[in-house]
Amino acid sequence: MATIQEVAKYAGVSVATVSRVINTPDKVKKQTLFKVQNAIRELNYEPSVLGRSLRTSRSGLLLVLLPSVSNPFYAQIINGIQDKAIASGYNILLCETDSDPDREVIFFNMIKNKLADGIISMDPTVNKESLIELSNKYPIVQCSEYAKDNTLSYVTIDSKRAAYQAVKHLIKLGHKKIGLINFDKKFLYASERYSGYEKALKEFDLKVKDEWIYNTKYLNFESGQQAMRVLLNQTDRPTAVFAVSDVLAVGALKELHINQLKVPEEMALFGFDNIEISNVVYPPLTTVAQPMYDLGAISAQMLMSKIKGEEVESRVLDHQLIIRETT
Amino acid sequence: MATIQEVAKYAGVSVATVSRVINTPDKVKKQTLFKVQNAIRELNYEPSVLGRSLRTSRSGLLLVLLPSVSNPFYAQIINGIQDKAIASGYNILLCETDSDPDREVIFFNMIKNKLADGIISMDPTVNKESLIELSNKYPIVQCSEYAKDNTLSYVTIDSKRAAYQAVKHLIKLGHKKIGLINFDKKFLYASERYSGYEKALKEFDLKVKDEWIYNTKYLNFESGQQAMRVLLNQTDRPTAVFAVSDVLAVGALKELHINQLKVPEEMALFGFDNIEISNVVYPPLTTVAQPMYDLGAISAQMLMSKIKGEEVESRVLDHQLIIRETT
DNA sequence: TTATCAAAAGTAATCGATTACATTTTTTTG
DNA sequence: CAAAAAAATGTAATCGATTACTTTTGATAA
Repeated sequence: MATIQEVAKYAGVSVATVSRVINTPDKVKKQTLFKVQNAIRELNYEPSVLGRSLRTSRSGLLLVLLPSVSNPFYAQIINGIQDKAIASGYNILLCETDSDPDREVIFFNMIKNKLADGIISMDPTVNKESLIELSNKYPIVQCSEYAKDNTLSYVTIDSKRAAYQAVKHLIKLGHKKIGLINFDKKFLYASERYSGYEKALKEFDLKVKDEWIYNTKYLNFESGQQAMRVLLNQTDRPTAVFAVSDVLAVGALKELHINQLKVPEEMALFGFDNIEISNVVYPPLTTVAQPMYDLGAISAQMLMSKIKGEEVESRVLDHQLIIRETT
Repeated sequence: MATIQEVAKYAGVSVATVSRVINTPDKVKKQTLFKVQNAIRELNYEPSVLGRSLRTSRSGLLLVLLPSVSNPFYAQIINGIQDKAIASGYNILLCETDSDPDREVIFFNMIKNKLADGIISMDPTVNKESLIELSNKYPIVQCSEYAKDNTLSYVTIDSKRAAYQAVKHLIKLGHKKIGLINFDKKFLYASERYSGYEKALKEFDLKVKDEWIYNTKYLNFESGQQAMRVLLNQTDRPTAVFAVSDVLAVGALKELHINQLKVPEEMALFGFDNIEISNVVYPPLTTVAQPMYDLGAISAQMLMSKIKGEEVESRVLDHQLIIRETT
């Protein structure tokens, strides 16, 4: 790669002039402009992001932290982020953290080092204090997962209410024995969806039986399947199950197929997220639709506002129950 | 963030000494070492990646270019890459390109600018010449998708042979009318799998009917479903379909459910990739297993060897037919 | 005590850009 | 046409690190 000095030499001007041609072309005489642009073309020059951002503290890069790329839930959020970011001249870099705080630190350092201009985090909040501290100095927006604090910005949905509505829907259908397939409670959504589940049951005087609740360790089909297997093995088994994620629900559905149970007649199933696959499995899964694209798009816009130094307000977006054929 | 100068001042030494404490601690006197380390701790100092890589041309970052994060196929490859990269002190950044050459250029520039040390590309090769040129200057490894050239490195499978075997399997089961759901031919795997399909049919004197071949525009469930819809609408419809990707196959399977066709009795279906979901749908999908984790892991190791300046040799890994219940 | 030499620390150039300020060139104006 | 003002360009400091080279310190030996 040619450097700015080489271009300057080739064009017979100073580096400052070359820099001006790139950043403020109207400040240089047409004749010079042409000469320099020609040199740039000839030498195939591209400004070094490294040199530039060392000086300007601007990289044009946004970091997106996510626990795992394998969950299709994130794919659509990323689309939303990407569209808005690109439209504003930013590029995004996806950082898979496996929800490991050590790995997260590496990416946090990228923003401290000005390698990135802002962060959208979908990671669970392990250490609220350090997140607040970081957020005071650098533009950070939480998406989907969040820690509530008036200095922290987030875009999310009301998980508790959504879960409450889902379980209430099952109750209205006549179910009295409702199981729960949940995920690691370090994720806020997991504990909130639990609360919603609990609230609905209590409201209708149904008991919350520990045996009907299974917390998975991983978020994949396999875990959902295993959870359903455990639930089915009870002597007094539930007649309906609410899974806090479609991925788990789809796994659970597979176990129902294996056991040749009719869905929803012998076992009803309610998922969460409305990922693409929920409508492809058979029978199509009843679920809670999160506005994933908007979650991403709004996070991105919020982040870019923050980068500009504007004040932003956290948002709780609407969800929607999608009643299909598993209930 | 504190800078190296601040640490130097605080510790009462020169910046060079601070740098030595970080990079070659055995070259500084114990007493000084302690003093500086203390200053580093007190000021919470972390070296700036920006300043450092401007000087050393080393960032510790690997770029992974992929067309789209929503295809679960990539998720497992990424796991393989990530494990090996982390083990060697590298971090990876995922770059979604939407197979758009303009977007790709942005990420290629990151390596030219020394923001990254190497690239693993899973993008289709749009411009072979410029890829070769880039690859001569910078460490680049192609994974899964590739352009064949002795200066370019790749890790992949033999798509043509795999497709050939899959279709042959269908033929052995007695199928004479075999359809193909393919993807955009700009992807090498799409055209190779087509060749394999063609070869198998010709070998058994079966005709290749254009009406039985559908090329989808996108790689998602919806497209697979639509493809199957078109195939089913023929007066003389195929009795078996080979889809070049599980994502398409799963979409196709949904259409079969809608039309209440028995699988595999009334329509057999063969997928490709063995992504997690292929074993979760009902009935479980017969497919070709790619060694995705290994594809990623080997690509990463190959890339890191290249970065060290070592010679590497391209690899073609083994695939495997996974016969489940849709054939 | 002093010469010799290794170890430790410092000085300053460098990577590739941007930009405040200084200087030169061009245009405007009385 | 000279002076003033505006426009164009150049000079050099700067961002935050590394490192070749130089200088200082201190240990060892004669």
